[in-house]
Amino acid sequence: MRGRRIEYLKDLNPAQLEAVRTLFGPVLVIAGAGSGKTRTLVYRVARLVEEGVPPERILLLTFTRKAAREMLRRASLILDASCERVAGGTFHSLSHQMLRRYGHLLGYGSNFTVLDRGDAEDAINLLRGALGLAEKGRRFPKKDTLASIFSKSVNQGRTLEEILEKEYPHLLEHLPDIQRLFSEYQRYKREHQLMDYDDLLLNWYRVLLEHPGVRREISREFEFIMVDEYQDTNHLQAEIVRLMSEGHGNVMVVGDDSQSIYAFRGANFRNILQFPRLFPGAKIIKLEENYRSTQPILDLANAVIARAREKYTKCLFTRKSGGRKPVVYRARDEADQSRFVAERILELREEGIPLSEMAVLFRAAFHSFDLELELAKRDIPFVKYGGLKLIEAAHIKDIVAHLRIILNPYDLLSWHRVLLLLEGVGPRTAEKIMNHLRQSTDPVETLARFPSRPSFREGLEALYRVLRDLRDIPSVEEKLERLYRYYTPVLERVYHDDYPKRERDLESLLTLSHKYRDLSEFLADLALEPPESSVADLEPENETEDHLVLSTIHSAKGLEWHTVFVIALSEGRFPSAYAVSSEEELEEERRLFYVAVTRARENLYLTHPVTGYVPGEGRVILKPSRFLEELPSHLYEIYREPREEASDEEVPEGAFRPGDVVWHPRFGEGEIRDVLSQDKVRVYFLGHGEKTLHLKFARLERI
DNA sequence: GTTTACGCATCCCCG
DNA sequence: ATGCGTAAAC
Repeated sequence: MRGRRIEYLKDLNPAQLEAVRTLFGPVLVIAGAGSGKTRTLVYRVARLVEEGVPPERILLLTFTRKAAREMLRRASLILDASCERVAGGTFHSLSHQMLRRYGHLLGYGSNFTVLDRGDAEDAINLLRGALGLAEKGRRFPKKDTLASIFSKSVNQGRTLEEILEKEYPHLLEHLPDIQRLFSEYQRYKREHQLMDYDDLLLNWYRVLLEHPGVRREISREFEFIMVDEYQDTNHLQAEIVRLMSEGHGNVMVVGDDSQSIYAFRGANFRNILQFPRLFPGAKIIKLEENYRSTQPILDLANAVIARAREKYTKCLFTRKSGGRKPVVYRARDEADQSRFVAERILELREEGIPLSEMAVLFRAAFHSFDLELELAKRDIPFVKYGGLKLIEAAHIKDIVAHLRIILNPYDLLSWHRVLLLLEGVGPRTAEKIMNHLRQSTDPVETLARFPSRPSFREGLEALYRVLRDLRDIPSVEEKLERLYRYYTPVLERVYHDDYPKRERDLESLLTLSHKYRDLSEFLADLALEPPESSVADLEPENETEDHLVLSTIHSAKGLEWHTVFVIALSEGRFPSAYAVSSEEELEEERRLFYVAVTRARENLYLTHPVTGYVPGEGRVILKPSRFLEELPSHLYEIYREPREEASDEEVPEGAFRPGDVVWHPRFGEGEIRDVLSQDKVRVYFLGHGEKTLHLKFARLERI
């Protein structure tokens, strides 16, 4: 018996209701930003359970595991706790789980190691050197480029040649070597029981494809499949869904093509449009009513996406009336931008808006560096999402490498890392040692018998002792404590400049390990669900404190706040300088901007600094983002400082003000620094420095 | 022959 | 702040 009845009619609009009530067959839900997409999924989970479907027969695939947990928590609030038993996670975590169960069908043991992006790059780099492709003067692509090429090839199901032709034509001359390196990389991973993120998807797909029996089992295990954020899935993931649901076809996917922002990772928003072809007879439901933002914010959002080259389907509307127009602020520089944001935040807090209802969003993690200093200075607490992860820090990778060896003693990648930490051991010696290890039946024991030179004998013996001990310690936490006793002196020697800071990260890792009883689970989670690097994020006492959110736009997907600031809206920052070469990339930047502005419920601030530092070029003039320039001016208002407003009337119409960007026939682009008198201004020009100009003579134009 | 120290460029988004 | 290439030191 259920505690309460769900009032579907009261809680849902007709389109949402239809999605919730359609339980069988394939369904595509096109859900605009803020249209109650999550609500719809939550109610549908509850509905299925209410109808008597056992929760563990339902599979909810989301973009992050946190999102899945949150949805299931909400479902359990409207129905009952059994909803928590629904299977939920990301494609990668599901594939990982399934490969632990079925990987033997492809010749994998159950203790394979999951490589994160950094590990994959390290492996590629190692092989790149081994194949003699690293010699200088060859201009062979670097490991991160290679990793991207390989990953796209796997995720999009296209050959390396196709990827190179389309996206890296300048590397086509290296095609044979890249192909050789790729197959070498695949062989290496298989030989050492390693899987990177792409292998997780690819291998699970292969199991499904090659084993009809597994497909039948899976279709029985998961009778209903739901996929959130479908616009950010790729071809391989779509195929996985198709094969998993072959026995029943009960698949609901939810997405918004306008919010597709992961093409750089191989996602393809056309997946949404191809869904009806992949799943014949699919019902299509559109959610177009927005419950989140005020009309002025929606008007701006609609204007942003109206300029998209390929757009489908929907136009958002709201019944919310009133609301302030979005505000644009042109800052003199980053410091001015930070000051502006901090001041508005303090004002809003005075008005009673909690900090947790405000967020600052940006394109790239480093765009908020200056703001972070300003917030710290003013004692405004914040949490930052996106950017460097704990797991990406060198010292954390060191620890993880030791633990991986315990689990998979043939993980030579980890051995390499661990051996290089020994004093007196460099690449050559490490390689010699590894040659012994790879032929051994028990690499750890072999280590004890390696004929070491006196220079590193002691280190090698200490390493042997710690690895031997670690194997016998059952608890994850105690393993870490033993390992730290060994590693702390190493840390102090290798990172002598800043080891105290790094020691705090080790503490965080220890805290994280508390909830794990199984080492392999702990390591897999570290790779599949990397925790944020911020120490504050991990400390329980900070969880209750009211704090502001700083986030990359990618990490802000699916979230909303009362007030949103989008900063660094300058050309080269947003759109990113890396993304302006092709129209497709630019379109993705535009969708990213759309995602950013649709996070706001009541207030939206858009700021752009007119000068900034560019590495290698120093301080330069930054043009406002084309996404701002394209906006019809009636959709926003320009922010004016109150004191400037007072002096406004004395300044003649069209007069220059500090911060104006101008054009001079000889000096080019410049920025007004000071208005000295009615016809005399001081201007900073790129490459020419500061000049004082008489307006009677100089032909300055505002740009 | 190897390791290590140091200076230099580079730095977007992510499971 | 990390990752590289080169030069000095063991």
